[in-house]
Amino acid sequence: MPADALQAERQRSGPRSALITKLESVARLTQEDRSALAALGEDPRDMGARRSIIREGEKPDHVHLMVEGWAARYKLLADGTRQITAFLIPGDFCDLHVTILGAMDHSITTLTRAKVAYIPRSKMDLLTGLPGLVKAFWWATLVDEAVLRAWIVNVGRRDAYEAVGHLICELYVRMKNIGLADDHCFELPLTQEELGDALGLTTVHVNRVLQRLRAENLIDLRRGILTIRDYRALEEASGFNANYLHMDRGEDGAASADV
Amino acid sequence: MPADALQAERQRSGPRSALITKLESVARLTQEDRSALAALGEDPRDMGARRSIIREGEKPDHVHLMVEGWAARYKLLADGTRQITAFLIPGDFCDLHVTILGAMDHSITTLTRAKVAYIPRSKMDLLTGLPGLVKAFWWATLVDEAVLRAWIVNVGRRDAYEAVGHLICELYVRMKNIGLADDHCFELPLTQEELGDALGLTTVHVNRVLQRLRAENLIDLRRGILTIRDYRALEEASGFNANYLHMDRGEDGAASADV
DNA sequence: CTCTGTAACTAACTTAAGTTAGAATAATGA
DNA sequence: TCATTATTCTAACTTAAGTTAGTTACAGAG
Repeated sequence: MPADALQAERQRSGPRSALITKLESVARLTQEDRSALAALGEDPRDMGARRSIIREGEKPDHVHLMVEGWAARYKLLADGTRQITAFLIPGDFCDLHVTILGAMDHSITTLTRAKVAYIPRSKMDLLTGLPGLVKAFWWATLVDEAVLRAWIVNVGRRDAYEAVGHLICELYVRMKNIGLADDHCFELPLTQEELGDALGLTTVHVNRVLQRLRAENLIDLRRGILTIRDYRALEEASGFNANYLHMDRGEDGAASADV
Repeated sequence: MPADALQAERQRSGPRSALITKLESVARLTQEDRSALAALGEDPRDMGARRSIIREGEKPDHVHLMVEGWAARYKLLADGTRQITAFLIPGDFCDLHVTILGAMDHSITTLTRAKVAYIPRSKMDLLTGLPGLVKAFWWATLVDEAVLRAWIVNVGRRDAYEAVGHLICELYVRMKNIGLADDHCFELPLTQEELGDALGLTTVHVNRVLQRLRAENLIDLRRGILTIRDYRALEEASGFNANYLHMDRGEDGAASADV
């Protein structure tokens, strides 16, 4: 875990793409891997907040990569309610490998202004020649799956207070992992309605819970800036354990992400 | 969709493994693919009900394949409650590709007596030479992911009545797809407690809901045999749509699984 | 600097689902 | 076969979260 070295390298080469930072934390990439990844994020499309990236039923022939900003994966029910099943932040693929399935079974929308790379399938296919990347993409897919499982636990078995705390911990760790959080502070541009749609709660109840988290001095959330006042306590209160994010190299004795 | 031909072939070659049946429904497999798959399921281990297949924290070097019986993927919370995040039926891999991640972040247990194949990693690696299988395994992984998303919607945004109905529809379609359901009837060896752990409900409430589904003549459930009395109505009542199971070949105009 | 729309916040009341506790039925095993 | 244990089913009561209907506070547009 050569944190200093990483830091130094980052300063030398300028801000690294979130995707590279994310995959680098878990896989050893060659220079070739890195430049291939950098190429993926080139020429992202600028999008406004709340714009559709893909809709249920479509058959995209592009892969979408979040370069900047936030997006959400969601399903709409017949009665108009929405369930968000994932928050996408920089470095996340929206739909890696969708083309294997037929049509999209859910939709994706930006939440904030965002930069999204539209990568033609052909360009993705070229990467199959880089075994390091193939493995790294598998890793990303499996972590996405693990996050979905944790989400189910959150919604199914935790009360609202725990669930909100847990989600905040997860987002913090993920943001930190791509260099977008420091000192327990990061941009959280989600409305209370969006948080509710993610956790199966109403805005009213999300508000109650946030008030309580503030009153207990666990968090501070103002104008989209979230600060975790007492990370240990929040982790404890929400039963959070970062193991499912698998942010280590899977080697024995590997250092885990320090929070 | 040459249903008759399939039927005929099945009679000729005896009962096909659930895995082959499942993948065949969605990918075109060569004879070589098929015999490689058949080899995976050879020599399964006989297991009793409620036996651990893998536990959280372990680093398995085998891939587990369900050959017969039911299993569940679950997470245990600090207060002892359990959230089931998947039901595994014949033809399902328990942990395809786990070795890419480090340790397991959840546990898997049999629910009934079962036959589980323990496939050494080396044997799995040999399959990378068969592109048809690689793609079929990707398909299976992506469908697992889609099932997780549907599960979140179920727990987050549907009430108990809808959620139970939805789960029943899903299990029916999956069982039918591997040839273990006919005429809207299949073995459902889950206790009400297990159903509750899957949907984030108490046994008391699961019981109430099942009573209602029976009273409305939507289902019949006795001694682990479930019959869907009115599939259309159940689908309607629970907002079920099988699209997320992606049981077609992804080609235009492909027939979807008829229910 | 005011207008306007979105988001945050409150309060009072309702309800779906949880809790506790126990009876009635199956299974299972000695 | 009986005893034991697991599972299903009920009833009475409690509570976390939903609903409805607002008010307040911003932030951005003009």
